[in-house]
Amino acid sequence: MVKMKDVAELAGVSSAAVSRYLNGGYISTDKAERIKQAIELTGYVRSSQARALRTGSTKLIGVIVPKINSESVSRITAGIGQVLGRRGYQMLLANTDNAADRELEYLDLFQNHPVDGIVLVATMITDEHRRAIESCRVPIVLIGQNVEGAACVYHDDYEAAFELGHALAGRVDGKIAYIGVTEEDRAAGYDRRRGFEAGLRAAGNPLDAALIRLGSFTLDSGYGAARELLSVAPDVSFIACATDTMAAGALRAIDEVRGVGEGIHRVSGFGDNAFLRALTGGIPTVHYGYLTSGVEATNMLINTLDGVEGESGLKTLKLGHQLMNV
Amino acid sequence: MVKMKDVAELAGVSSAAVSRYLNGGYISTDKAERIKQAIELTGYVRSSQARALRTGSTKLIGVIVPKINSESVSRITAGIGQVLGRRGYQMLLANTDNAADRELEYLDLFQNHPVDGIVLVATMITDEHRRAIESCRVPIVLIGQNVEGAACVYHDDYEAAFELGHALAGRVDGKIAYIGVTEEDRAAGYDRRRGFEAGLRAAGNPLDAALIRLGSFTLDSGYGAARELLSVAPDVSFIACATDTMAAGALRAIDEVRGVGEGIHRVSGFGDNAFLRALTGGIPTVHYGYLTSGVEATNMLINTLDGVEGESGLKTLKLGHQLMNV
DNA sequence: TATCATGGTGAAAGCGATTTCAACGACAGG
DNA sequence: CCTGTCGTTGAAATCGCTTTCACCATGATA
Repeated sequence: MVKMKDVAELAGVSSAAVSRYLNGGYISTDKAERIKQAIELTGYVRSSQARALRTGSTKLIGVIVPKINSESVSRITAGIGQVLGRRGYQMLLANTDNAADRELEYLDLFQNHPVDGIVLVATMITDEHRRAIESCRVPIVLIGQNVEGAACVYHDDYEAAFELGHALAGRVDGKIAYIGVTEEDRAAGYDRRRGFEAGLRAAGNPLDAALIRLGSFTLDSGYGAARELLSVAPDVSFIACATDTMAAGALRAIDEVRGVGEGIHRVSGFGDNAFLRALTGGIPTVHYGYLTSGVEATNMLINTLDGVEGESGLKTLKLGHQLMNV
Repeated sequence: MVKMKDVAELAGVSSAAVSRYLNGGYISTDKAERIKQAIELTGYVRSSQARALRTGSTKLIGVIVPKINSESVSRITAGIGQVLGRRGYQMLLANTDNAADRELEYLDLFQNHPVDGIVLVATMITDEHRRAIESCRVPIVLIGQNVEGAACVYHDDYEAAFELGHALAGRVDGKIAYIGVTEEDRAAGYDRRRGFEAGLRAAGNPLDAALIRLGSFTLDSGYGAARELLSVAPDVSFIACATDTMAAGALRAIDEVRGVGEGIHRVSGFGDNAFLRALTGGIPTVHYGYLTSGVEATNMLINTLDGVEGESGLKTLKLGHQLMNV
């Protein structure tokens, strides 16, 4: 492994000069030229480990996600990766598989360890999370939840759900049911349900609390909840879901119970899933710019890390949404 | 930042002793006890950067994927992450966005840089790739393609496609068309098309070369190719696709042209996508254990890194598949 | 002429671990 | 009593880089 000293000797300079050359310090043009050639000749590439040890910066960003194999998260991750690559950082990915404790674990691991900053794709935010985030020694940006005192990039789920509920209330005749997710997920659980309820109520068609079920983000859980709903309350005519994935499950349930094709205009979701859009022609749903949220969050983080001028640094950013097919 | 020396002083030993304690070297039980307490008291955690510099090992695995926001890849990634977490490694994720040159770039970056091993979720394998893989100074495992001389975990796309083609030939009456992907992707492009053709031929219903189109993995490309096929050859009665995602697009095209519901039994794919399964009741497709391939590849890699006894190390592993809905 | 910036430079001091090495006390065998 | 072995130990070297610091020309300024 060729090291800096070798390059320096070959170029007839000190290793300090080589380091300066690499990092843009004082260096005369002729020495710069000699160093450049020596580097090309030897194929030298500097050890990021030694550099990291010395400078304390690793050019690594820790990314914590609840589940990588989901459409929304993988799009967010794609956005994060785009920016990271463009700006000279790399992504250390931690998948918690929806276990909140593993989230904390990674938060810990990353802090004491090799990352310069953290992007947390958040689901549940407990007090413990808040504490961990606050005491984090590297900058951290949250995606998907709006947490007081932390830098966040999020969508206004309450507002979106309100609009969706309000719009649907007029078009649906008959009973509306709702399949949500755990309210520990403030945005997708609490805000969406509350917003949806408020929207329906505002339109004069309030949601019957007896027709609310809880899913777990998966297609199967949507299917199961919908089957149960349809058997308990056969007169339900519309099932709103907290995610498109669960809506797909509900769709399947309706088709099974009432015949293929019946479900299509009987469910709504969140997320504007591409498969669902193509295969059904489009259910009512909310389009979020997932990729954008990854991009924005990461830019924000790296701006503060690199000390970019004119950027106000870590802040809270609310992104817009779009109602689809209503 | 509390360092090893601090712990050593507090425990009244040398830092060498602390290091030995941490790494399981000679240490008397009473000193071990004192060190243990000192560590707990100070909350010491060792700098992985210093450790990496000294030992040359970072406990980081580079994972190169063509596109993170796709069902198959994100499942593979989930599998990789599972094993990595369990075995004390972390994942450095590089998303190439389907650009082969960025793949090589990362291969380079990772080699000279901080990873102990590499998992490459492969699409196109050029000669340059082969060279890069061969000259790689850290162990590397490929997923998804079978490349001579490299450790691979893959599915037999030819065989699967053959079986699918053979099975379909009997059930479909009328003309069969095929929407493939670039043959630079040996497995998904070349093998699947060849296998499918061979399967049809073996069943006495050969594929008409004029009814072959090329997509680009996306739903929209499947849609576009199918629309074009249907207008050029209106008598086509079945469209086989190289991926479920493109099949979803084709389905939409058929529904548009021939009316909703018509498409469902008129397309096939590869990958057994969950949405497609739920929303259509299941098109003919091939189920691959994507998560499993991530798991197997990563275990193989880490076995060699950690020198696990009784493991033969890097090798080629062919995983099974399963025909669905035929 | 004396003084001062200013652009360049290399020696050397770290960064925080691991690991070699020589040495030590204790104890067994000859 | 001497020697060898064994389990332990800490000093010190090392990993490869960055960065401070003192210092040197050189040309401008007073």
